[in-house]
Amino acid sequence: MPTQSRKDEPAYKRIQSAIRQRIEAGELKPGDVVDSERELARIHGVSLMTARHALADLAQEGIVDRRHGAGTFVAPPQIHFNKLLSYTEQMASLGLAIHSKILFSGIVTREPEIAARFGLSPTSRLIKIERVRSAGDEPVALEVCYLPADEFSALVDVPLDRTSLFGALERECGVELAYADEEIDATHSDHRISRLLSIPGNSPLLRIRQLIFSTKGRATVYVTGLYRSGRHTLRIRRFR
Amino acid sequence: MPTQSRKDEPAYKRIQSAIRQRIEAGELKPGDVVDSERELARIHGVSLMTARHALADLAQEGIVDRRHGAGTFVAPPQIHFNKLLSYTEQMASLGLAIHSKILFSGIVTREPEIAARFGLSPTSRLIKIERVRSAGDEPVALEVCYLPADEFSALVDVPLDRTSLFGALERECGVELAYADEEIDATHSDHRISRLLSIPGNSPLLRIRQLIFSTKGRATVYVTGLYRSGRHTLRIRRFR
DNA sequence: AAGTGGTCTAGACCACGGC
DNA sequence: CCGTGGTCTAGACCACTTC
Repeated sequence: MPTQSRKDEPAYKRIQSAIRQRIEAGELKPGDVVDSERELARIHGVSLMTARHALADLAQEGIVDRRHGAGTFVAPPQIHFNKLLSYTEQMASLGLAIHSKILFSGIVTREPEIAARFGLSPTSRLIKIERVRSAGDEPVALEVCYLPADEFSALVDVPLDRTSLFGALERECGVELAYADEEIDATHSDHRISRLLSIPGNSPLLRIRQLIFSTKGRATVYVTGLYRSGRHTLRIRRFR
Repeated sequence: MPTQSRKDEPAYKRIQSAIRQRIEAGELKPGDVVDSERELARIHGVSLMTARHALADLAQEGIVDRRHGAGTFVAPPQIHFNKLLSYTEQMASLGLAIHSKILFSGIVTREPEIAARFGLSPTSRLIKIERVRSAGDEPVALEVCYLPADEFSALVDVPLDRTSLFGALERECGVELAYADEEIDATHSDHRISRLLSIPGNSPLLRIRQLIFSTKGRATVYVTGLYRSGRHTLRIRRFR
């Protein structure tokens, strides 16, 4: 008897897919009982250890909860904290109509401090995009983002007032974003920013500087954002 | 032959402990090879599956890296992001001498909005502690924290200018803190705060409001902090 | 080729939960 | 009580890395 099926996908993964599908299809809802190890072993014609592997793995991922002596149950949907979202995604999740006005879009070569964040030489060519972000009718933020020009030349021609930068990066350049390190502090507006955001001079602003890394661990985008106070509060979760 | 040793600790956990100890003792350093499944099975007198369980579990925790065909290696030390730290811990990690001045410490009963955050009735008794936090000689923050008075009456007598609140909670009350949900925005100082923090009027401030939960999922402490800009930048990591 | 982790079998006994 | 997950055995073959 073959120890493994001819398919190159391992048995335990096939079992996991089957369970995942039933959950995604709505056939199994949070709290519902999932087939036990023994049932899965019988149904899929595998040994107990294999069925167990499938379930233990899913439990580790948080897809199911296992309770000794009771059974395996569909876990409540996962809530992601500290999730990296584009401005577009954030506003969409709040159900707000958004709009961006591009103030500048082009190549700059004399931003040594920014270049250093990418680990590039001081006079490297960088794409710079400066945008006023609005939600509803109100301007809420001024965002400036930089990318290494040599890697992402494809982006210069993309109309960023219509499409999301995150989306364009993943679509046009095949870059998948993984995480961002952010520095957050408070500052105040100067004349230019007050005018752009339609706020009084010397208003408090939330400043967020983020360096976004790709799945390959490469620094890919640097963004500084100035957000109107009162219109924007950051929510995060910290763990002990 | 007994399928399990007489000890109530499972074999795979004993193997894990042995490996952990060797790492903590410095006998194994990051990058070093860990005993293979077969070696562990032989050494500890268990089957391959059990040795495997021990290693797979450690890999899941990020203690070791496993590379197919190559071996199991000690992983580089884990870096915690978005870690919940007390003010005391934060400053200690920066190597700064700290000091706190207590402005108020006592019981309040008319803070319905705070009480609501704990899921308590509007006139519940709350411990309130208001402190100016300094690093070096400079005041950097005004912090106000609240706790349900009935649960934490033991804390009223603790000298919080000398000991950390986190520490006192865990020591005196047996409460273990798990995570905090934070809201961060920008605001500006009024006369009182400017005086307390020795800053000009109308200076930008970073405001952090955190609701801290215990390991049992119970809202335990509510803290609002106002931080001088320039002296305090928040660092977090977000994930896609 | 030798050694490693990855998958898998066909059973076993134990500890726990709910009826 | 029965069914559940938790631990464990003593092997097996495969896929991969290193030499």
